[in-house]
Formats: sequence, C-alpha cells, structure tokens
Amino acid sequence: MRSKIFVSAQEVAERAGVSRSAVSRTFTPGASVSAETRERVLQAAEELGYHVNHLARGLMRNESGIVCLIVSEVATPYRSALLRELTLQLQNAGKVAMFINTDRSDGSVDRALQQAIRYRADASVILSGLPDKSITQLCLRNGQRLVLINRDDDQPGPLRINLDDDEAGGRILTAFVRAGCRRLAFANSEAGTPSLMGRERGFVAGARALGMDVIVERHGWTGYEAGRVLAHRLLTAKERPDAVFCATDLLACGFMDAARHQFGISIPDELCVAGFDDIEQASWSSYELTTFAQPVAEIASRAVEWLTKLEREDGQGDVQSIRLRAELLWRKSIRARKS
Amino acid sequence: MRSKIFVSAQEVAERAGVSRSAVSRTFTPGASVSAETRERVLQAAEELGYHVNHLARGLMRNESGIVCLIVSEVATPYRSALLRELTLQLQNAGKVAMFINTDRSDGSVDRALQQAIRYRADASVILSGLPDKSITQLCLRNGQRLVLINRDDDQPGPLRINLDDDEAGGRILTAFVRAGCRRLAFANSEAGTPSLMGRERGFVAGARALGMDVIVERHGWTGYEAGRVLAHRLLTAKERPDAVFCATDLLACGFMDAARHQFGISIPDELCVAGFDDIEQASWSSYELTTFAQPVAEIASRAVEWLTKLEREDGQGDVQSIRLRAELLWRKSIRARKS
DNA sequence: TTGTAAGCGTTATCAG
DNA sequence: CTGATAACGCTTACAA
Repeated sequence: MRSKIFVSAQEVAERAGVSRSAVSRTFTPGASVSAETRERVLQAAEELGYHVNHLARGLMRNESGIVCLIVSEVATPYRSALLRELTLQLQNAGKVAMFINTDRSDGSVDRALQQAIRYRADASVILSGLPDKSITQLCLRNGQRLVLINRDDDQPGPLRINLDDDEAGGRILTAFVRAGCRRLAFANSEAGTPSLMGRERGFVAGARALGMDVIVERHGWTGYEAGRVLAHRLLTAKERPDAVFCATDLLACGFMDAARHQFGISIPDELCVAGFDDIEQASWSSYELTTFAQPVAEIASRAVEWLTKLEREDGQGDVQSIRLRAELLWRKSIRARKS
Repeated sequence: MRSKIFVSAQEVAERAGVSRSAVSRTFTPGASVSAETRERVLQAAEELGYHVNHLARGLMRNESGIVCLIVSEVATPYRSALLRELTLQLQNAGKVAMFINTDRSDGSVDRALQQAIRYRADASVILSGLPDKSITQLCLRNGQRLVLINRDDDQPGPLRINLDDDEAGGRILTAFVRAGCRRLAFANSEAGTPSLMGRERGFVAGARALGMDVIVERHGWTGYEAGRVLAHRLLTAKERPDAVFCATDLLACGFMDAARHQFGISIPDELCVAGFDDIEQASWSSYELTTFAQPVAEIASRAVEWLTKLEREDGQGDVQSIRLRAELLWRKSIRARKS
C-alpha cells in the first residue's frame, strides 16, 4: 500500500473555510456555488495540489467515465489509425480510454472484458475480431454500452458500425472491367471476419453477374507476408490473373512487392491491383495503390457520439446499426483503359 | 446516473450465508479463508455475476492498478509497436493500461497527466515527446512512478530508458565508409527530440574524427513526407551525397522512394541509405532497409518490471536509467564494398 | 478462520 | 447558496 499522498476534498474545505460539499460542487460542472466560495476553493485546491478522485466519484455516481477499447493487432496501420481517432475523440468528449490488447492471450477477449467490468467501464468498443455471443451478453448484463466496429453480431443492444463491403466489391469490379481486365482474382486471408468475407462475396457475386469467374485464394492472417504468399499462388497459376482485389491494403502491399520484384510484372500495365483500408503506405510512391478508404474519423465520431448521448432510459428505439460508405481512392495501381 | 445494475459483495455474502469480509477475502490473493467458505462464496458470486469493483478497491488500497500510457503519434509504426508490447506486458503483470493521446491537444501532456492523476494511476509511461520538467514534478508530487522512454530528463525519480543513439551514429558511419562512401549526409526532422539529435550528433562526430564532413538537413516532423522533402534538398545539391543516414525509418522510406522514383537513383549502387527503428516496412522488399532495431520488447519489459517491483520505501538507490543497445540489421540499402 | 465496525473520498439529499 | 448526513462498495484492524 502506498502511503497517503493525495490531498482530499476535506483538506481543501478546511483550508478554504468551507464545507466539503462546497468543494465538491466547485468541481461539479453545473452545480450552484457562489463566485466567491468558488474562488476560495479553487485557490485552496491549487495551493494544496488537489485533484478530484475519479475513483471515488465513479463509485458514487455509478459512472466511471471510462471507455474500454478492446483491440487486437494494434500495431497494424489501419488499427492504429482507428485507435488514434477513437482516443482523441473520446478525450474530447471527456471520457478516458482504457486499453485492452487481445493479441497473445488465450482467454483473450473474455478476460479482457472482465477487467473492463471490474473498473466499471461505462462502455466498451470492440475493434474487429470474430464475433462472439457471450461477449455481447457479458457487456449488456453489466450495463455497459457496446460498440462493435466491423464485427458482425446480430444481437440487439450494441451499436454496430460497418462498411458497405459487399457493395465495394462490386464497385471495384467495374473498375477492373473498364480497364479491360478479364482474368479476375481475389486475395483474402483466412481470418474470415465478416468484413473480409463481405468484400469477397461482393466481388465474386458481381463477377458472376457479368458472367466472369473469379479465382479466390485465401492464406494466413491479414498481413504483408500473407500478401506475398498469395502472389506466389496466384501468379504461378496457368491462367495468370490480370486483376487482383486484395481484401486489405497490407495484403496488397505484399502482393505488389512480390509481383514486381519476384515476377517482374508491371503494375498496372500487366496487372491491376486494388486494396481496402487506405493505410498510409497505400499512398507511398512505391505503391500508389487504388483502394477504398475506411472513414476512420467518421467511424470514431459515430461511436463516440452514440456512447455519450445522454443516458436515455433504454437504448430502445435507437439506431443500432450504422453502415458507412468506403470511398474509392484512385491512384495508380489500376490502369485507365484497356491495354 | 446509471441505475443500479452491479451486484455487490454484500449480496454475494447474503447468498453464500457469510459475512462480506469473507467475500472480500475470497477475492484477495493471499488472504486466509477456509476452502469451504471460499467455495461457497465463489459459487454465489458466479450465480449472481459478481465482479469486484476496482474503483472501490483502489479507493481503499490507495493503489488503483492503473498505468497511464501517454503517447503521441500513435498511428506511427514504431510507436504502435511499442504500444502493443507495453499493453501486453502490462496486462500480464495484472495492471491495466489507461491511454492518453497527446496528439492534437494544446495543454497536451499536462492535461493528460491531470487525467491520470484523477484516476489515481499508480504510474505513467511517457513515450517520447519533448522533455518538460513540470511533468516530472507533477507526477512525483502525486506519488506516481514515471517511466520516460526515449526522452531526456535529468531529474531524479523517473526511470529513463534510452538507446545508445550517439554510438549508433558512429557504427553506421563505419559501415558507410567501408562501402566506399565519401559524401555523407544526415537527414533529420525538426522535432529535435533527444534521441533524434543523439543520432545526428554521433554520426557527425564520428565523421569529423575521420576528417569527413556531413551535410545535415532537417525538415518537418518525422514522417514519410518529410523524407521526400529531405531527398529533394539533398539530392539536388551540387555535391550529391552517396550515403545518407536517416534519423528514422519513416524518413528513410520517403527518402528512398523519392530517390528512386523521382531521381532515378539506384540504391545501394549509387547511394547508400540507413535508417533507425526497424519498423515493419523496413523489411518490405521495396525497401530492404539496413537499420537499427529498437528493442521494443525489452524496452517494454524493463519498464513493466520497474513499475511492478514491489513498492519499496523510496526509489532511492534504484536504477534510474537504462541504456539499451540498438542492433544494426543488415539488409540491402548499403552495399558491401566500395563500388 | 470468521464477523463486526471503521473508514477510503466522493456525491446526492435535504434542511436551513 | 450552503452545510450536515447518508450512501457507494470495498478492505482491513480488531476482537471473537
């Protein structure tokens, strides 16, 4: 146990010659204190180095101000960008972010959520990963609000934010066709998350509708290395594709690198490539990848807005699902016209 | 205020037919409870869905279990890698990470620290940024432990973890010389953080000692774009350098891309490049950058270890400064022999 | 080992 | 507007 070191409202009250309630009110936005007492309290607090104890406040108010961010693969460009936006906006909304990393753990998300609950987090935001019914229930049972980003869970209660993944698959398809591509491929990971599969589904369906076929290849987790492996598989096939939609920018980067440096293929002349996410590297001049941009800022703001909307009785009647559009960013990995 | 929804130790006690202290003890590692009561309590807790309230526990114990991570530029590869490691190890140590993003704020670090203090965080870890005396003092005055990573602050109290930046500058210099490079340059940002400046200093000093000169150029913040700008400046000079040490991998990536794609320069044949950090992209086949690896895992483990070392009376007599070695990773951006 | 009771630092309620 | 007083959920002497 640490020795006593913090000053309490009591002490401030004594020094200011007021009651501790006066001190409390001074630090509670929208409470009624006279300007004079307020001033006295503020000064005493300053001198003593007083800081409201949010642990105690949370205990009383039954509202901790903590929002729990449950995330895996933090070090990934897309994930960290989303995280950045989320923390920033949460802070601006006066909340504080508690961070839970589910990477190398076994009980992983479950154990993580336990922590969140123990600290009485007001809400949790889950950034991707596979859906799991039990989590949703654990959250809701404990009165937490829950936001699911790019996850799919049809239980009522949480807010679900998703992109128009299927539709994007269709859009990129027409871009490929317009570029005169004939042999289509889709490069995916084996992660099998709803958003990844949605992109695949949309792409394949769109092709079918046009009477075209798509070679689908899946490998490993959604990273650069997997992209390279996928390139090897796809580019050594008898019918080498002339257009590849990668489920993710990271995959696309690996794919492009392998295609160019190991197969000597010229992009976009011989092969068109598209990705998804618009990570920073997609704009680097080694890639100039045509890709769909995740609206991270909007995802974050929607999440935070929903989270902080004054606690209404029930979430009944609320929006429970938001579908955002991923904008297609034209760069140079798809040629303009049939070659 | 949220309606009551959590079950308390009281309720568990009633259901289990014991006193609330028995419940408390059951959940306190190393307290004396008979196996039987323990079992009864555990079962009742399970049935009721009880979770210890860490807010209340922290209040009593005067120890919250919270460690505050204060970080800027989270979405940067190096930073997010460090963050990943830190959160993981903190979790394993039974701590929980509170996240504070100092990116777009004004009061920035200061305001951030206030938050940490209000939640009675046991400790704070500051990942880079410029040093600031007041912060250290604010932390220490409030009984927080403080870890400074790649920051420089000579005040006693906090643990400082740094790399051998200067020395690395010297090491890369000999690599350049061995490759037959004669016109040296250092590409830096204007951020002016101690680690960045250390690398510059070491490199320049080493060159001087060998009677060589270094063109130093600084621009913007430490990112890809800045690297491109630096390339333009350095590569249009009359005496075009044939070796460039970039203060950061991100800088190096921008630099290499501009050098190759805009100046048509061949690396490493005409120009040798080195970086620092070993971000993931450094190993991508578009770069294959020879660089110094930040020992992120070790940085994290040292930090966590120090943080969790059972609270000794004072930190007096402790290690207060750790200097880690950055390993040079040979890839392909420096040629082996004089060309 | 167990229960009783005191307290941790707040805020909400209710008189004044 | 202000000050007592009672919670909040937990831990920890202390006594049994």
